[in-house]
Amino acid sequence: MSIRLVIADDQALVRGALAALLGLEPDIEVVAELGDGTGVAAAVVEHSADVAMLDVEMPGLDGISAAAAVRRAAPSCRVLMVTTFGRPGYLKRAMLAGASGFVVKDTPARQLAEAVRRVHQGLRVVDPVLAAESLTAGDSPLTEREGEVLKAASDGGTVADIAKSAMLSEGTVRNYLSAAMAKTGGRTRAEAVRIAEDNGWLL
Amino acid sequence: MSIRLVIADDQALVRGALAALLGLEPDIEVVAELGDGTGVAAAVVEHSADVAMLDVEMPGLDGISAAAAVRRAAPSCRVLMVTTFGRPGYLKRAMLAGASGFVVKDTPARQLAEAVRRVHQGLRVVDPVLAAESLTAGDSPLTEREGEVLKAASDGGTVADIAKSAMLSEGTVRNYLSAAMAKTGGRTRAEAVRIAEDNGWLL
DNA sequence: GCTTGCACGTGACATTTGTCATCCCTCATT
DNA sequence: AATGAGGGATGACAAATGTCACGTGCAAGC
Repeated sequence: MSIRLVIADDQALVRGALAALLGLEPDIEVVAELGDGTGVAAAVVEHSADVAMLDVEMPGLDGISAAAAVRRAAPSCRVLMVTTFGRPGYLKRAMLAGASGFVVKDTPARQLAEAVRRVHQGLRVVDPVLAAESLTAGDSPLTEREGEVLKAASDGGTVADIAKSAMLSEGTVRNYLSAAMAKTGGRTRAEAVRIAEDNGWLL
Repeated sequence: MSIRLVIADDQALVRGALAALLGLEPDIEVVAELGDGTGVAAAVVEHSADVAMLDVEMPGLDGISAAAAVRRAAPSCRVLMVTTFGRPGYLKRAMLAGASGFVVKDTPARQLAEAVRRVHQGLRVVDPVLAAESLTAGDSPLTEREGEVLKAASDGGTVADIAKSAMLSEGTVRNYLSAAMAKTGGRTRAEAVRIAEDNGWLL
């Protein structure tokens, strides 16, 4: 019996390519394709899927939250995360959210299919390059609030905006931003945002 | 005789998908695949390609510069730009750089193949959605220097950094940033950067 | 029980930004 | 010849930002 696979990726071309390539495998059947994370858990339940292949960066519900939702809604369904490169910070968080595997998008199709089979068998699959990066780059040095504030700062709003959206005093916001800048090594708020984004510390 | 096609896109999976899908067409032959813009012109010449399919956003040489390079090196080779959505600002610049067509990545494979054929025949192909967006969003309101300065600001450096990299006085940099913020409608430098990036005014 | 780390806050302070007015120079248009 | 737009610059000023010191309370760990 073939592996029932759900694919979610916001880029239609990538999604289509994944579906086409993996659909060619005799033991894999693509039962649903989604463009964002919101409907993934429902789709998994509806089609009683065995494996969900999720992009990390998606509009609406992000891949990691979607992974958690899938695990809650259908504990028997394994989750395989795919991402575009780098961003080692996502790895650990994805694993904590219940993902069984984590691979980068530009691995050859054969290996992607193999990864799907592995997670379906209950094994864990982690791209070795990504794992190494994850070890050297390590976890996010930011505390939860620091991360929240930095994320709120990432679209370019003022301290007042951030304070309102995070329900904090402006002074506190400035303190957190200052701490985030110190920990990331950025000399400005924008630089700190960029560094944190590049390392997958923001999501 | 089949159309000789060169494909350049930094995402391996997309590149592979494009090559696979278009390679299936009987009248199209994919003669080279590149991961960045630097070698495109050389590859076009080497394989005497008829059409080059270029992503706009690539590391190294960007798609628009690569398009110009191709036109210079092989005037008989048509250029078809592909992009990920939105960013209407790129359209006009791509056309000025000598591109014959501009389509978004998530158009169906059939239409992509058709677009390749059309540009090969010397016709122009422009995604209608993109064209409409381009008309409403219009050109970049930024002057050349304003764009340069904003681009230099886009990685989060201080005014002093920007001034050094652009060989301008700090006051002038602040003036340009101020003008850019006024024209984009951003309330901070970072917001202006974001808006300009979203509209494809920076590249 | 004591220390440590984090969340949250205040207030003061030096710097950095963003804004504006006002120059100069050049080049294209009229 | 005059006008206007853009590139470049200066200086002054208000507002925002970044830094620090110093508080409080709470929870976890030794």
